[in-house]
Amino acid sequence: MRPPRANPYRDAWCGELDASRVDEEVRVAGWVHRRRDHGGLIFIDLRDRSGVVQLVFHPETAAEAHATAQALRSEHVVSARGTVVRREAGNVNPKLATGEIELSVDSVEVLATSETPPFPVDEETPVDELLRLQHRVIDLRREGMLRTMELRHTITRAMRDYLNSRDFLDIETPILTRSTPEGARDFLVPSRLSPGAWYALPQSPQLFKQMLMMAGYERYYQIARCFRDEDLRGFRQPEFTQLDLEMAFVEEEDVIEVIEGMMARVFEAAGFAVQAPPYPRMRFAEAMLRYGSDKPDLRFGLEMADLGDVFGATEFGVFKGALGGGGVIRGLNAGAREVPRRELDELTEVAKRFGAGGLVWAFVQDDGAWRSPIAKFLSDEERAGVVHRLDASPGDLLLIVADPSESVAATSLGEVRLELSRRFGLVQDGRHEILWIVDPPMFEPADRGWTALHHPFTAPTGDFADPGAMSSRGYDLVLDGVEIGGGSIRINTPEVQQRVFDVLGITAEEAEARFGFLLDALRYGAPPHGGLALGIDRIVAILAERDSIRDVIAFPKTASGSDPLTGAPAPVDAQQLTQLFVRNL
RNA sequence: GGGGGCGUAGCUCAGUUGGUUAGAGCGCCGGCCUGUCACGCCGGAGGUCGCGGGUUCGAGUCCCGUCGCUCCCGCCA
Repeated sequence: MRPPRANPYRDAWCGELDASRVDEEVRVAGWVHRRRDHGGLIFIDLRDRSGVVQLVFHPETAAEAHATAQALRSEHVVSARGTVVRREAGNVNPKLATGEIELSVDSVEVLATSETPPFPVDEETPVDELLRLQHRVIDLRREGMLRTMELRHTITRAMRDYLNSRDFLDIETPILTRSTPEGARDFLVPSRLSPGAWYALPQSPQLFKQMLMMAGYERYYQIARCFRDEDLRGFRQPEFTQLDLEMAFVEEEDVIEVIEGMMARVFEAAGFAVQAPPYPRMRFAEAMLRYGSDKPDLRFGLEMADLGDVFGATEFGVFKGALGGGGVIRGLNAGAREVPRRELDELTEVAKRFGAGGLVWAFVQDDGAWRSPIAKFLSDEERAGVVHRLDASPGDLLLIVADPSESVAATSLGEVRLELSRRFGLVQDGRHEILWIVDPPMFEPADRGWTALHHPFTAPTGDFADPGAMSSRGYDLVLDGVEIGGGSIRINTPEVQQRVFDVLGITAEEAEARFGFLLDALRYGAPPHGGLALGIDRIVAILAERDSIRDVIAFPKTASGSDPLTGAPAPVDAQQLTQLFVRNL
């Protein structure tokens, strides 16, 4: 960092003073981090964005400054002038980056005082998150938050630098736009000039970036705020940030190549060790079969296998019922682990939480017999078949889920797999795994008819006569079991677009009413195009090793969608509502 | 919409089977202290036990309701 020139408050940064500056007279400015008053000598740790330096106040040589220092308290803001002094050998503080030197202060000016902060500006003290958000200004002073915000900037800068160098244009799209009720609930904004009509905040710039491609802008990106009025989670906020990009005259390989090149830069800039491109790709169906997830965590094994054929003729009612209902039986080998009954029950609860009727457990014993509640219902051949399929040895714990729904069986056992990794610490420190999930289904069954797995503008492949068997030209990027981005090649003809709407049960009239502007653009020469959106908050959270994206957003919202800092959302004046033609309940 | 956890001093927490005046550490205030760096020593102040109601001779503790925070399911094309 470069100190400001001819600045009235400082000409050096606290954290950058070192032995090369000894004997120089400098001015520093910042916040009182800590005060150690020895009656005679007073030490002040002064903090600015760059770090901390120790100020020393000598009563004999700088009586006035020393007197001022006596009144300094935590978080007072001061500007101090003094001489950089090398510390004697015994006084060096190896824990401090500037610990070789200190500033012997000649004069100090108090720029602002501070009330006693509600919590200390340090990393040691655990602080309730609500209190942190209420006093976010103080929370943001803490080094961990500062470093995280710096990391966030490092990441977005690397993204921008890379895309700028590859001829992308950064173009802004509207925040006040039209509700196109399809996916998530919209945030709505009433219009004063059009009484009774509403804007919606964008869930993503999807349609606008497609229209930019149709307009011939070829390569677009934007670090875009997106809004979805759904319930929150640790990795979900009502407003969040995506790197949104789109390219014309491309197919899957072109988009993937750009993203891989960019992510390699991001990981390098962040000092994050993940494999170099090209990233592995896994078909959606394979991910569901082997890992029970469309965002598999490959940092550990415990792969699943299908056991349906093993139990093709089973007499065990639960398995028979699942297979008879068109469902599946999936199992995994948890390895040789002593898992007490109580924990097996807890694993069963995990499976049930995700829809499974239960979880079958079995310990393989030395004689090949099973210790399992269902052992007596299975034939020798069935047990041998499972042992063979799961490559099991005596002592191994086998876990099996059967369900009439393939996705329930897969995902519930997949969640058990993740729970096992948490309980047994199966992820090695510092290990990271990134991959693409490709060839996803285009449609999935809904209450009535079909819904689009990704979104209805994704280009489909396959036969419209059998929507359930169609794939889409989509690709998701998965890092350590978290979906960090997704995209697709888009539909670029009105005919195909309408056929997708047909499957979704959207008539031409409805489509015209909702998406007429997009369909219109499609009729005037839309190039083949595709793109992707990356979740910036999630990427930063993973790279910063934070459990919640609240920790990587400067001013986030709580789980109930409120902002304890500003009090938003808050009531407004009756007059404001009147102007907007909105009535309060 | 549903389920779990939490709420006690400025902060982080303890508080037994319902029983005297609700405690600790840190912080804060005062005093002492010239090489500390999470300075040290001595002393002090500081409480609507989230809020409301109930049971009881008596409630931080039990019950009901409510508010807030949090995690999970649903939801999130």
